[in-house]
Amino acid sequence: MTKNAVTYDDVHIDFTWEEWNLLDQSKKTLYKDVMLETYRNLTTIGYNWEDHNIEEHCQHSRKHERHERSQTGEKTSEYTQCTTTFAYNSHLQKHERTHTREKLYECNEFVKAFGHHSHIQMHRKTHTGEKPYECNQCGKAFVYHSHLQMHKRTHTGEKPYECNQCGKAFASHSHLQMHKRTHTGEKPYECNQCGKAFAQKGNLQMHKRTHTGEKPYECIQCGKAFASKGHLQTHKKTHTGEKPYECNQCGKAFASHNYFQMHKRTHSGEKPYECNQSGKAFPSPSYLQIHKRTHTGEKPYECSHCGKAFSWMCSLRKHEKKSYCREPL
DNA sequence: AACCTGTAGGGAAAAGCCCGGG
DNA sequence: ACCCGGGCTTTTCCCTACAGGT
Repeated sequence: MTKNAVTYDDVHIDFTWEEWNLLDQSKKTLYKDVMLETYRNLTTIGYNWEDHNIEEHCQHSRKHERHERSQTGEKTSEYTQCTTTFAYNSHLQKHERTHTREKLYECNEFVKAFGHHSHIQMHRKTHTGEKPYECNQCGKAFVYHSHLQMHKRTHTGEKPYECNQCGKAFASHSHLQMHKRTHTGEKPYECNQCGKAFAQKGNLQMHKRTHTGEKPYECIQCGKAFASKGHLQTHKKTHTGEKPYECNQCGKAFASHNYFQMHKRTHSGEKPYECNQSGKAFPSPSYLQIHKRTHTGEKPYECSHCGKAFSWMCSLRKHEKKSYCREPL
């Protein structure tokens, strides 16, 4: 693979004189380490260096003109996408990466990279496993105290953000904002194939799979594929025989939470779905839908040989099994 | 024909958590 | 070094469709 030549300026981070002086010796050493690491990593994967003496650059001597600009607060660089202004081109470049998603600082594994040098230390903790803030209830540990605080709300049930329309509360502000769309009907994510709109981006992404036929989750036992991980997990239970939902009245167990809810109604006698024609009630909307065919006369199942229609799939199957029906339509 | 049991799939909403900006 | 808010991913739950058995 041919690599373009790179220069020190392509990869280094620019500090003001004041910024550099604010760094203690350990941070200056860290900066130097990171720069050398980047240099070695790029060299390892085949980049050539147009300039040399990276080590010397890393000693970080500052130019007088930069110092002067930091004194006056003069801002000379503007980014055209969001009009934020910056005192230095280097700050502009750093900001631009948040738009372009360019990730300049790569860690040793070349797996994860960063737009901000200040987050390298945080990322390093993910490799060293350093997570000083541990949840005393579940043992889960976090890099930052604030992350632990947020996690703790999953145990305490603390939900400080309340919807002023329905009173429902949420653990985070962003979740409340999302919830509010259920009241406003705001659906900013529209499918460009069928025009259907969704309140959440992830739900649109999932919907798009119904057009593309993409089914990334495959069962390793039978090869059957699913569009969502959750549906694969439910399917897997048909192989393992896992039935986590047990009825405490009859002891019968079920793989699906959905069906378990329905089963419980056979004990309670609850039949919330009522036919408005006959008044007959059913424990699930599925049953009701099929029952309604007895009134409408709807016969959606048609024999591909003789064209005869049936209300019930099983009636069609029985019909097709009979040897006398072999004439094409 | 009608009902019951069970699985699969689409979608809405919420939960968990990561990341960028400050 | 840390907090906050936005947003991405994952999970949960509901509804519908349908297959197969009684």
